[in-house]
Amino acid sequence: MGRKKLEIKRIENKSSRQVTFSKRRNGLIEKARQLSVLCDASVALLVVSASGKLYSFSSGDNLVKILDRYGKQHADDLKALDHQSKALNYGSHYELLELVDSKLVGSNVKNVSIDALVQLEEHLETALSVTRAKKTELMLKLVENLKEKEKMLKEENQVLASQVWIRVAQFQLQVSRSSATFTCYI
Amino acid sequence: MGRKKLEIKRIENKSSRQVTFSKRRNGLIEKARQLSVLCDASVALLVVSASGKLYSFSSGDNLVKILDRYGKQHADDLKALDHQSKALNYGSHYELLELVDSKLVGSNVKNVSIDALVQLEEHLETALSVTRAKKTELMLKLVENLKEKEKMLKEENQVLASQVWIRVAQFQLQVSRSSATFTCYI
DNA sequence: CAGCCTATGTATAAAAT
DNA sequence: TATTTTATACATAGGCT
Repeated sequence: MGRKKLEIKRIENKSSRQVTFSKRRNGLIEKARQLSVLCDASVALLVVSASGKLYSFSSGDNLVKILDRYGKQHADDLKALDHQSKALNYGSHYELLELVDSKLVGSNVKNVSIDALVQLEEHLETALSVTRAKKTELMLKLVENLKEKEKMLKEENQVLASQVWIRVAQFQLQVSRSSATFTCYI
Repeated sequence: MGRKKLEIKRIENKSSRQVTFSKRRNGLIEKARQLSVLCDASVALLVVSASGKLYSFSSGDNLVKILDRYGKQHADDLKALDHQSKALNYGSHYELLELVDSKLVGSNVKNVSIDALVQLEEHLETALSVTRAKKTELMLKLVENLKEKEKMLKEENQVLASQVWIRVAQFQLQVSRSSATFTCYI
């Protein structure tokens, strides 16, 4: 399905292997999605690259409902935190500049009398200390935010880890309940 | 990819839905196999039809191994990061105090000549700016650290979510004890 | 239903960006 | 490295057995 027929065996050239991986992985995930939609089926797909990166798809129904609901709640919380962090990061720049400007309005550096310079110095010092205080406050807020996010992610990790074992128990229960009519085609 | 373009939404006609399911399912499994071979990747795929029939593919048990290794590596990295963060947090306090002290050694505030005061002012300004720079540097490092930790925790979450599926796949493999593709009536 | 046929829509290999 | 482009190989929808 390309300019040339490709034999199905490990691609030796590293860069074309990477390009092919990226394309086929996307294609596979899209196909999995289509199958689940077209045929009303549950599909779960996991791909781990040779370098250890993980990609996955899962049609979220029955089997993963609980996990999904939990995950969405957390995703929302985390998204809100993300938003706050970004506002702190990018907002602070303009906020600080505005503060300095507002303090400098009305001062004229061309006025060279000593009194005027003393006054300007005081203005600038005020602006500087306000700016520093604001900078410190914002950075501390950002750090608090990040620490909270970290805590939530750790909690989520713990819950997910326990879910792994709950799944196994559920699946085994499902199998044992229907063991009377259990058939396995190999 | 057929005589007519097909919209990606549930196929209402039951029999064509069944035919499409069968064809696309096989196609998907073949694509999964090709990806794993061509790009040296680990792939796990699970498909459950609406009627409960189960189909799966897995590129092999090395999948679990890779994920385990991946998980351990990350646990170590996270621990190292934790350590760094703590050092930055609690270490910075003493580091800053030491900096200020070293700059002040030799100055005497009781000496009231103007020249001496000018000199002292310069000393203090130097100490202050160095201190500020160090403070900012350390805070930025802390923020970077926390952000990196956040990224790693997110990745870890992804891996754990996928483990849910891995466990199910493993159990199925145990049941089938045979070829990678099989059918199982529950 | 499973499989074959074939016209047609898609995926993607190679190359360029 | 990911994305876009183009030419080609592949997958598959509808039909038929």
